[in-house]
Amino acid sequence: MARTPKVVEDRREQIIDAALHVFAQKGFTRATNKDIAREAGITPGLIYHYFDSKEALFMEMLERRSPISIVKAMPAEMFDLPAEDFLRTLVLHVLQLVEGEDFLLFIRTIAPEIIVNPTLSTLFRGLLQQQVLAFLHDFFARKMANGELRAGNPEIAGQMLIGSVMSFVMRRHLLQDETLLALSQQEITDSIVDMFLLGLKPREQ
Amino acid sequence: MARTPKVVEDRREQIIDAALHVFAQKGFTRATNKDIAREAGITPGLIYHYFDSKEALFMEMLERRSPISIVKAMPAEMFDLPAEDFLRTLVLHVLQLVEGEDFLLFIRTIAPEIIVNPTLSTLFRGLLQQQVLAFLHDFFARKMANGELRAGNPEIAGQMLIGSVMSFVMRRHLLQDETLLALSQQEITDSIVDMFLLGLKPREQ
Amino acid sequence: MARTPKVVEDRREQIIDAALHVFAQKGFTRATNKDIAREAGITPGLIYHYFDSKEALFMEMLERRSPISIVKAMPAEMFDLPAEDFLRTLVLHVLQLVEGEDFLLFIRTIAPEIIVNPTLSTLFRGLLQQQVLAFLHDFFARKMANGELRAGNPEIAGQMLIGSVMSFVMRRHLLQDETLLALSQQEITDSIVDMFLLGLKPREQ
Amino acid sequence: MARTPKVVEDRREQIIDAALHVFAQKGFTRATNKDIAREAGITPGLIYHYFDSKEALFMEMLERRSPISIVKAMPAEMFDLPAEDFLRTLVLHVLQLVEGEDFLLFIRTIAPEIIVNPTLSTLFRGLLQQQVLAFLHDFFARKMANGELRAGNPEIAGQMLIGSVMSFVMRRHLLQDETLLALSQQEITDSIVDMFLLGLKPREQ
DNA sequence: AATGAATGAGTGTTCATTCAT
DNA sequence: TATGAATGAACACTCATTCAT
Repeated sequence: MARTPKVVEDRREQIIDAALHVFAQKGFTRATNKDIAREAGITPGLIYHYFDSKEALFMEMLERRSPISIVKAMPAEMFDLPAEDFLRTLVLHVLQLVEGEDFLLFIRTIAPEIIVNPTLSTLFRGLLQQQVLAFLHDFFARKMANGELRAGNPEIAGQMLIGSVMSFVMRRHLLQDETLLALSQQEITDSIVDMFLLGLKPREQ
Repeated sequence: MARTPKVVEDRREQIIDAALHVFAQKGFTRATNKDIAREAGITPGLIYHYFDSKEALFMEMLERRSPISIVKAMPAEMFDLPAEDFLRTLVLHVLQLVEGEDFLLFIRTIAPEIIVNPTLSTLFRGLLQQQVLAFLHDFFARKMANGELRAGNPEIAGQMLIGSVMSFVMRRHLLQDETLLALSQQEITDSIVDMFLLGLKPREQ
Repeated sequence: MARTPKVVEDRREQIIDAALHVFAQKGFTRATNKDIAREAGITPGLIYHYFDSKEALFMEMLERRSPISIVKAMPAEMFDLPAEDFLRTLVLHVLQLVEGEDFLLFIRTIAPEIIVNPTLSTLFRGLLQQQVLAFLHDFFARKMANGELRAGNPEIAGQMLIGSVMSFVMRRHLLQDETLLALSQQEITDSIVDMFLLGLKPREQ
Repeated sequence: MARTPKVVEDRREQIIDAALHVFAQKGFTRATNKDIAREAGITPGLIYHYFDSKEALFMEMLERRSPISIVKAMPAEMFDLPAEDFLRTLVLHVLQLVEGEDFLLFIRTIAPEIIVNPTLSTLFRGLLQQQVLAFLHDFFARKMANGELRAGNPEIAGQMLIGSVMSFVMRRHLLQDETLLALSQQEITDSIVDMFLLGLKPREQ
């Protein structure tokens, strides 16, 4: 019944939001508490009323804004779709999610840190393996087993699919490559899926 | 009488080398001039005898250590190889180059900065487009034209090839993913090329 | 209708008590209002409902917890006791008082501040002179006059007596010296009084 | 032959000196690096060129300015002096040393911290026991054994002697008690030694 | 060419104090 | 009375940069 007071949650959320934006723009080290406070419309001291340190704020932001449920949200029935439909739906879905503003901010924030921070790197690797790749592995393994897809290494298939999608996203949004930004998500999806399917689909004579 | 420029170049090189290592490990902001000086076996003040600032050192390091010639080194005759041979050779070659110590250091150094630094991002985008993708585009376009490869968008094909290769490299070396590190470069090459070829090759019968 | 002053006094007292404990443990500067509030089971803001500032709280604590009446409590009849009985009673009495928990807390609180705070130092000096030393001076002067004690400087005698007692207390409780803590108050009393009465030189019959 | 460069030692010494004065006046917590830098005529940042932290500076200051050799400097022959001569010489000597400017500064610096800092308290207790009291204990034990002094507890005798001397010093210099400041060191010495040797009880023939 | 002492601007952080509720 | 969110002025500390030597 009693909940954490609304206002407190709002302020925390507000600071976390500000942090997300500033970190995404400047990176963790270059972002100052002053920056974050300005973005949140408060004074730097107040950050410490809600968080133990700049790092604690960063970590809490990761937890609260982490889109762990990328693939989880996929309904189980999808597994039974024909491989082509499934992939097309999945890739488009992922593209939409990943290219959403929130997710891009998150990527910009976490990516530079992952490279430098072993803790984060371990954490992220686990997430990738257990949440994303495991799901794709299941799918590919199943479809390869029932003959819908050409037999092969389902692990590597998943890795390449994700890699291809992410390489588009990175070039589009980290490098701001206008050549690629000109493409619609549907076009990208089709290109990727075509490439993958024609390679994975068993040969008809 | 005048000091040989050789010595000067050596000292510069030595500092740049040290910077490369320290930046790769700590990132630009967290790396201090003291760190770099220690790594180079000199004192921090001396850095300013050779470079205008920490940032200037960083930029100069990028120029001097930039492996712009990734694909340039490819002999022109390769274009005439059968598509499969060409791709296999290319991917393996790129993997060997990219996973070399120097190149990995370079990636670790530049990657986090690209995300945050628009100048760098522009620079890198240009490099990617003009040096790497243009080359692949040429190849795919030619092979598609002469029927060796299924007709399609040569631009996107190149992008996906590079994306797939780089996604392997990143997971292996930025995330230190041991599952992937267990694979040999040859295995990775084969997986990638198989996937691409079977999808791109025109169907016989 | 009007709140009973009783409650107010209780709250004040409660805060002062908390302050005494926290100041004794951390010293004035290191002790934070948050510490004091936590110890008192209230919030920091409330302190300012009862006291003007942290310093005002400190000063009021001194006044309210000051054991000015150390020696005052001594019944006047004691003056007529034989010197030896008087001293033995006095020293033991003082030891018991001074080594009581409250007094020790007070010492720990005030001692470091006296050294640094001229106002406090003046205040404390006056207290010592007028309350404690004056009393001892009276006693020694009287006993020296009537021949019970060897003629000498009664002022200095008082000073040395107090100094000796306090040096025991300090080593026992500020330095936590276990060698001295092993002694009972009675043993300490006897040692001090014997020394003062007899001196170290052997008494020839 | 080669020594630590003169100038470095000077700067360190100069900072330590400044710290000694500022700490003595304000106490460790209230003294700011800015204060110390101003006193030393440098900028606060420079402190960190020579010391790891404010606390490290404090500790190093203690080591460098610690008058551990209070009693050690006493020549061994003194042991053979008659007890009275020895005591008179010793007390006067100690008074002179302890009431020297350097020593007083040191006391003002360390005293408030000892009360609050367990590490310091332990350290100081050891110093007191092993350097000062052990020496006095030896002396009193020897003289009691050979009958020059009345048999008694040599440990407590030493403690009381030091306590008496220090109580004078504290009242004179921490409380700035002008009544006592009017006395010369010789007068204080005589009072103390007389009291210890003769006691207060009249000596009957 | 090379040192490293020195600076000053800026960083994260703390905390007494205020005040709307 | 009582809370605790909020502030602002400090604080210890870091570090790129300068410069006399």
